[in-house]
This record gives sequence, structure tokens and C-alpha cells, in this order.
Amino acid sequence: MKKYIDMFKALGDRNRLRILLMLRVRPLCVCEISEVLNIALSTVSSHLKILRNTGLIEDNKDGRWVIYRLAGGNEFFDEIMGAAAAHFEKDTQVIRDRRIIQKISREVCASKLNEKTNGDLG
Amino acid sequence: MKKYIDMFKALGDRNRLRILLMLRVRPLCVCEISEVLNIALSTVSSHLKILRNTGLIEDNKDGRWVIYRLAGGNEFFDEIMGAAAAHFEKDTQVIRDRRIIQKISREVCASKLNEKTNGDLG
DNA sequence: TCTATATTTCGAATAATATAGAAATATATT
DNA sequence: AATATATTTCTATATTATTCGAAATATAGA
Repeated sequence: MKKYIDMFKALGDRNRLRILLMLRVRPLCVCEISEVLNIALSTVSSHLKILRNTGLIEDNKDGRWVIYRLAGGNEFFDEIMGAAAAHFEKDTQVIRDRRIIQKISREVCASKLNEKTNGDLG
Repeated sequence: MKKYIDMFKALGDRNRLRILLMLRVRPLCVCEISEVLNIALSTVSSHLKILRNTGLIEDNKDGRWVIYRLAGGNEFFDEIMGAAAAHFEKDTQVIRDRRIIQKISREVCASKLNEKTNGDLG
């Protein structure tokens, strides 16, 4: 029972649900997710940890980046997402997130985060 | 999107999930639910309010009792429960809860709550 | 090796949620 | 009407979650 409660808890946060829907487009690094959600890297990292512990996502290192992707093989999660897919396809937030994902890359978003830190020069 | 987040939040609490699974056995009054979960009536009432606001349960008055039941007609919720049904059927907590439900009635649980308040006289 | 980059962990502040008990409300019974 | 019962609302408190910034860790490249 706990397993299911944890999964519902994981899905019951707006930012985490957005992350999962974003990962349906393509695998993403932490700074890309941070860019789309517009929240701190450390916050993204903690959400990713929760999703990983729930078995919903997996990660692998690629150079200095950590790339996150949907875990796959979770039948229950697939059924949930399948049942809600039609709704999410039409969701304005999801559409907006996807549009941003298509514009960014792991190389670009990193430098953008730098700009912010050093004061907006651009 | 909010609608789905609210539903996941509603399902992401152990007591609320137990309530929903209990209501699959039969409609229950508030004091019966309080008896099974072993938590305060006011707490049960607030959980029921959340589940009702999420559209997962409905209620009707029967004398001085308020009887709660699964709402029905919620396709997404039905799919979730269907997908998890096999697991919950085997869950020891769910089995225990059902066993208690079969032993109690709205008339009996009310008097039991009274005993507690007046000190356990046996 | 030193520096820059990407991520994670840690610590603290804030916000949200769950809980219980007391008071209020609604209904049934006498 | 008065009393008992069932539930809800209100208030306060305790627990849990979310968030950020700073410090720590890990990797890449000069």
C-alpha cells in the first residue's frame, strides 16, 4: 500500500507532474528542467530524487550532465498516464512546457543560468 | 491539470486511500469510518470533505447519519482503482479493514464511541 | 593542477497538511 | 420543549513538504 501512496504523493505535486510530462518529450538534464519550471536547481534536484525513489524516473551521467528519463516498466504508472493522456495533451501548461523544451538544450540553459547569477547583462 | 493534481493529492494520504477502499465494500457513516481508522471524528470529517470536493465520494443523509459512498462516473478514478485492484485485494491493511467493516454497524459504532468518551467501562 | 561547469547535499525559512478537542449544527426520540 | 446522537466547523498544534542559497561533490577542459 505504501508503494502506491508514495506514487500518488509523487504525482500530487505540480512541479513533479510537469517534470514527468516533460520527460515524455525527451530525456532532460537538471538545468533544462530548472529552466522550464523556473525554480532553483536544488529544488529540481530534490524533486528528481523523490521521483527516482518512487521508481518513476532513471538517470545516467553524460559528461558533467546527469540526464533524467522516464523509467519505463512501471505498468501502473503507464496506465495512469495513458488514462490521463488525452487531457494533458490539451493542457496549456503542458503545451507551453513542450514549446520551451524544443527551444533549449543542455549547453544553452547552463549559460543562461550563469547570466542570471552574474546579473542580467543580456 | 489542477483537477488531476488534486485527485493525486487526495489519493496520496493513507487514511483517505483506506476510506476509498472501505467504501468499495459498502457505504459507511462517519462514525463507522472513525471506528475502523481509529482517528477522531473531526479528522474523518475533514478527509471526507476533501474526497467530496475532489468528486470521489458522495453523501446522503439517513436520519441523523450521513452516509458516504463512492461517487461513480469518474472514469479516471475507476481506471486507477482497476489498475491497482489486484494489489489492494492482497493488502493486509485492506483485508483487516474489511474484516472490521463486516463486524460493525452504524448503530453499534456510535455507542462504542460513547464508551471511550466516558472512560472504558468494558 | 587549476578553473569552470553541473549537480547534489545541507541548513533554514516558509507554507501546507493532518490531527484532535471544543463548540456549533442538525436530526431523532422522549 | 428537552435530551441524546451524529456530524461538521472552528481553533490550535504538530508534522510534513516545498523552497532557496550556500557549501560540498563530481566531471571536463585548459
